[in-house]
Amino acid sequence: MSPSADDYPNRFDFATAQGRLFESWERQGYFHADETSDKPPFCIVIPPPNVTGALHLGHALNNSLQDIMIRFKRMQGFEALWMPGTDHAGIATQAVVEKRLKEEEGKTRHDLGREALVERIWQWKHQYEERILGQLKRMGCSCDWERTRFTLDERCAKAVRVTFFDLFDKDRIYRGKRLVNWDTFLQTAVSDDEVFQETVKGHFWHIRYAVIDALPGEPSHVIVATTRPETLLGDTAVAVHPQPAEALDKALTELRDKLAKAAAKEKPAIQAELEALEQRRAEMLPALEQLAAMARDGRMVMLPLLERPIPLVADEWAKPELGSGCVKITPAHDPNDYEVGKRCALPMINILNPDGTLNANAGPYEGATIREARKRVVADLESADQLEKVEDREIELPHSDRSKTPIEPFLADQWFVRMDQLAQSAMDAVTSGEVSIHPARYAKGYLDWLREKRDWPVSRQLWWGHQIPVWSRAWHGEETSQAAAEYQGLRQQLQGLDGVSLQLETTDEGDRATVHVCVRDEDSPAIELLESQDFVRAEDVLDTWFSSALWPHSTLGWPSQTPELAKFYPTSTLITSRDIITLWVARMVLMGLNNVGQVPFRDVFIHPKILDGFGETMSKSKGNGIDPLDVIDKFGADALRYGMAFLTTDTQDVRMPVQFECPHCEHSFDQTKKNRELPRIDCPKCGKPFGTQWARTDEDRALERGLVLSERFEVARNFTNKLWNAARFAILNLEGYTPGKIEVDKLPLEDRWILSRIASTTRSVTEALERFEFSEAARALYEFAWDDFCSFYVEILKDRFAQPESRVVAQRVMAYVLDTLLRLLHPIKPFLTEEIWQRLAEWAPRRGLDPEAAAASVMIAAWPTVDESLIAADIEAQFAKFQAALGALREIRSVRNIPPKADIEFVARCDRDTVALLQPMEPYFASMARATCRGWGAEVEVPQPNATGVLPGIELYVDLKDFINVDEERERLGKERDKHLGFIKSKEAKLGNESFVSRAPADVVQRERDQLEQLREQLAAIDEALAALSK
RNA sequence: GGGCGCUUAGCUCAGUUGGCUAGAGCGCCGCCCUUACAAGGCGGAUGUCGGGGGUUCGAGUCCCUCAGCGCCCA
Repeated sequence: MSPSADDYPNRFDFATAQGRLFESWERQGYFHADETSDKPPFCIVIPPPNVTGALHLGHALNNSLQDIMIRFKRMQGFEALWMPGTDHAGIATQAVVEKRLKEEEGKTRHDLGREALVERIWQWKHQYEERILGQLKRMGCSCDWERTRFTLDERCAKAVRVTFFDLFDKDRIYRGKRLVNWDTFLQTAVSDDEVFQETVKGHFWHIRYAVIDALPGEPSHVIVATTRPETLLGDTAVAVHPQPAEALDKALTELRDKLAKAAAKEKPAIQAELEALEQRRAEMLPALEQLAAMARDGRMVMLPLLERPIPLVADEWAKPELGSGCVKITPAHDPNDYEVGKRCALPMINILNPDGTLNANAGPYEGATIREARKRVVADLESADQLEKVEDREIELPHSDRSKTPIEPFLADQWFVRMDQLAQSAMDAVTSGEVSIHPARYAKGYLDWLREKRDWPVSRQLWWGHQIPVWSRAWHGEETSQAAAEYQGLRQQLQGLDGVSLQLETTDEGDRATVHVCVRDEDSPAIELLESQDFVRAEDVLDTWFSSALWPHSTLGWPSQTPELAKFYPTSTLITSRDIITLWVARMVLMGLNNVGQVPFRDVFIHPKILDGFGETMSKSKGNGIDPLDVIDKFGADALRYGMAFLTTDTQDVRMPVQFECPHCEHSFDQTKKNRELPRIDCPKCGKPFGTQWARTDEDRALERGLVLSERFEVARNFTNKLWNAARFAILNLEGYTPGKIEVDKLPLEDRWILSRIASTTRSVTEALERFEFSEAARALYEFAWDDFCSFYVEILKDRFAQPESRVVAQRVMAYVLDTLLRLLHPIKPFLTEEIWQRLAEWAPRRGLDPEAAAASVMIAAWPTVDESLIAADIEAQFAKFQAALGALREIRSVRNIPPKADIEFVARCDRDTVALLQPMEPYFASMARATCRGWGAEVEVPQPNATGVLPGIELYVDLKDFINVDEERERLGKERDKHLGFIKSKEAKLGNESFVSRAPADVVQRERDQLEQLREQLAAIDEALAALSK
């Protein structure tokens, strides 16, 4: 039997191969890592994707790189574990489910209740988890699917509870007041990174506050300005600057400096600003000084509407260079005012209910929404004649990213993790080198962030997440003093119970005391005891990052001392994107150190971000996002992966212009900022309409969807196909293959060359992957496979296979090279390489320099090692001469318009060594350039007329008697002459420079001299050829 | 305001410790359906390496400065 082209289509059918091969890997158990293995461990934990939605191209990049690394290490002989899973993503997931509930059923979460809502979210989770894991599998990800985890599953929940308890017990968790970003729609605090700023049109209200018992010469009132007049209900002071003169002078000095440094076009504006400020100083300073004195004197002003006396305080937050110089202070509803409130020991009056309506502290405004309250406050101020004026103004207003509603700063009880020691441990891990971050520049941001050691607010007012395991009871007012006794009593009762820890929290004002009891185990008898004594469990859940921070050890079974944990912790490498270095990476390090006593991983690789053609981040909401499944459908998973590896350089983010593809005619055209927002698009080529992700109407939805793609994957798809066809050629020529030892010394030049090239490619690919240089690895493989293997070696083999005496050895070398190439490519292109591997095994099951049986799958084959003895610079230099000569002949053919099917004859003038080198290549000059050599050596007879190709050490004369055109040849040689003259001139200038010759290293100078001599010889040959033409 | 990147061919990007005439893919031009591959082959054109200054025998590469773009932090 012989290999048949019928079984071998000339395009790689990735669509059918992918599913089949993935299933076979799964069936063989190749994905599973054995914790009892003797092999050294290599472990990656997946950055768990949010179950909020499907994976996008950023995930495709992230996971391609992880799979490349894990397959590489698996082949290198490590027990390789890639731990998969997903993240419950607390607020994000709850928000999408709540939004849908509202849209589809018009209900809020309170209509459903906690249990029912959580049940709904679980359903959502199941649906998206399946989708996400399916996407990963279609990409070819070789995760250990049996171990798939979820941050909210039982094992992770246990880890979370044990961790929380441990930190609570060590007094590293406490409850305290904090001004949070309150989302009044979702009724939860959101973190700073879930807030975006948006400029909206608003007003600036100037309000008069009467001075109480103003002395003669003192103002009767002060004026404060605000964009949020309703907050005055929570005002507890008015602030003025303690030293207005100094502050103004400082501002003036800064402006003068700025003016001196400013560019000419900016000067007038600064000058005007400066003059205004100088005038202000002259006119207002005495009044400001007086106010500062009044504040020092403890004077009071009257809060309008509520008629509450509040103090005038001196604080630097009041800016004498702005407005009236006075500012109202609402500590419970403004971050800056909160700081002032702490500095000046002011009461903090919360006027808001969690739902955004005003509470009892707002007096007559209780129950009103913020909007209504603002209207009424303004109207009441107006009728009381306490409104000085109103200005229009643009305001930077924080909005919740989740609900898109304005954020209200809100003073609330929150649980915090004390960061001082934990942060320090995470800093030490990186500065000591125990954890290395690549590229190294990202370590700076990590360290800067940790250095601030800001306590971590971990509670979220949500229902979806790990509920905080703390039961509390508070004593208020006169009962407050009982709390200490109750605390002691409870401590007695709980004594002897394991996993119970108590804290007593008292307020500064002494008007409230709370006993908190943290219970570690879900089934602890303490819970019943506590609840019988009116202790109530905290409703809040933990920040999602709290559970993700445990991911590297919780997934391995911690707190149980499992064999997995022993084998694979610390894990090896974490691959993630830069936006979560602080939120996630830093927290994993400190939690790993706290819980296990060891860092969670040794290396962190930060990969680039993918932007669209306009430099904007891709997102579904902009319409410029690419679905990895579209790419897989169109180009194949291998192309997706190769494309991702190819663009992963460590210097910068990557732009990827986005195209639409018409589903009717496959015409593709650029996505623009305009057309990416359309629900339907008419194809500019065939004119037929197609739908987009925005299709909403029934009519639009009925249209076929257009794919959203990037042509940047075409390179990768073409490369895949090129390899497929090279392998196709190789395998179709394996008839009669017999395994046998390859004696390298006896091989012809081309075999020695390809062996040298594959050996050095093995070295570069291995080194590149070890250093996370994915692009470099992809590039080295591309260049070897396409430029060396396909363009030269395969072409040469065509002749070798045709000759019975050279066929056997050629087959063996080819089988070896293809085998090695498949292994090197496998991590990046798993499907293609496996498909070819299986086919190669049918005809060449034993192969290699010293043949042995090939592995059953390339996935478990050994990673090639570098055979240094095969790397031969002299062989490569010799082969390069052949390539140059071949190139010169091809160029002459092309430039002189010699018909492609016409044979040509030439002579080569060169020394004896070069003859020995090139003469054996005669068949390849014939097969690759249709050129026959009629003479070799120093004494050849040059045909006339001819076309001359001049190379270092070789002159080629192509017989042109059948293709005569003297003028064309003269013109061509004239250009060559000019080029050589240019080079010679620059070399002469360089070597004529005395300081170059004396100061540059000797080998550099010698190289220049050699090249100059070479160029002069070539010029002489060109001149000779020109002279012959003139005869 | 502080920090980190980036600016190289029409487009997207490489370019090690400074050292041959600055590269690749796509696109473009010419020829070719040559039995692995037209998703291909052969050949070709294309650059003030963002501007300016400096260090050096020598700068895309190192330093300073200006301009523009992006991200992060406040």
